[in-house]
Amino acid sequence: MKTSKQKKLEAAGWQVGSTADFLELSEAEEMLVNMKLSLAAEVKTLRIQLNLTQQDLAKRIGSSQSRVAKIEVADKTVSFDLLVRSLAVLGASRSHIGKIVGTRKSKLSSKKRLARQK
Amino acid sequence: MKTSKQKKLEAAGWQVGSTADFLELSEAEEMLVNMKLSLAAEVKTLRIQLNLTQQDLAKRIGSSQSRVAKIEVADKTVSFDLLVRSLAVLGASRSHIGKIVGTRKSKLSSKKRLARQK
DNA sequence: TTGACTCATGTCAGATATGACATACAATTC
DNA sequence: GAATTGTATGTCATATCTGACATGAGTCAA
Repeated sequence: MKTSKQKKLEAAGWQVGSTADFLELSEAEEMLVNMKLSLAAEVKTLRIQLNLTQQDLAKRIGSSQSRVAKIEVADKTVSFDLLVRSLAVLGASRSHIGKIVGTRKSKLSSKKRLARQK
Repeated sequence: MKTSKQKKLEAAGWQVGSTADFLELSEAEEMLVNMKLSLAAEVKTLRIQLNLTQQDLAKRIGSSQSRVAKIEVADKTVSFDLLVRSLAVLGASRSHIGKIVGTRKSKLSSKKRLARQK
C-alpha cells in the first residue's frame, strides 16, 4: 500500500525511493554514528567508574583489549550490537542504555564546557 | 586496575571472569534479544502507521522485502544496526528509539490485555 | 634506563550479517 | 478458482564484523 500522496508523486514521474531516499539514508546514517559515539563514550565512562582496564572488560565480554579500545572510540568496525552488549555487561540497565541512545550528546565536551564558564 | 573486592576474590582462588562472567553474558544476551524484539515490533508498527508495505520499506533502506520480513520478526540474522537504521528511516527520532530501547515490553500483547479487561 | 602497565591502531583468518532470489502461504478481488 | 497483493522463510555469494595478535606510544615506579 502507498499513500495517495506517494501515488500522485509517482504518477507525476517522480522516482520516489531514489534521490529523496538517499538523503533519508544519509540522515539516518548520521544519527546512527552519533548514537554509536554516545554509546562508546558511556562504555568508557562505566568501565572507568568500575575501575576496570580494557583488558578486564575484554575478558568480561569474551573479547580482546584491542577490540575494547576500538569499542571506546566507536571504530567503524564496531557494531551497535557490540556496544550495547558491552554496556549490558558493565551493568547498564535497559533504561540506562535507552537514555544514552535517546540523548544527543552536547557538542562541547565537559572539559571545554568548564573552561567556557570562566 | 581491579577493585579490592576482586583482588580478594581472586586471592581466595575464585576465577573471576569465567563462571560468573558466563552468567553475566547470558543476562546481557537475554536483554539484547528483548531489545531487538521491541525494536522489531516498533518497525512494524511505524511501517503500518505510514501505510507502507515491506517492499516499500525495503526500497527506503536499500534492502529487500524478505529482509524486512526478517527484521520485523527479529530474525537472528538481523543486527541491532539494521533495526535502528530501519527505525531511523521510518522517521523515528533518537529519543523515540531511546524510549523503545529503554522500555521493557509487557509480556501480554495489547490484544490479550483488552481481552483481560472484560 | 629498564621494566611493567595501559591504551591505540593495523592486520587477518574465520564468523556473522547482508541483499537478493526463489518460493510458499494467506487474504482479496475478479 | 485464478490472479493479485502482502508477508514469511530458506538459501547463497559476498560484505562486514569479530577475536586475536603484533606493535607503537605514553605513564610511572624501581
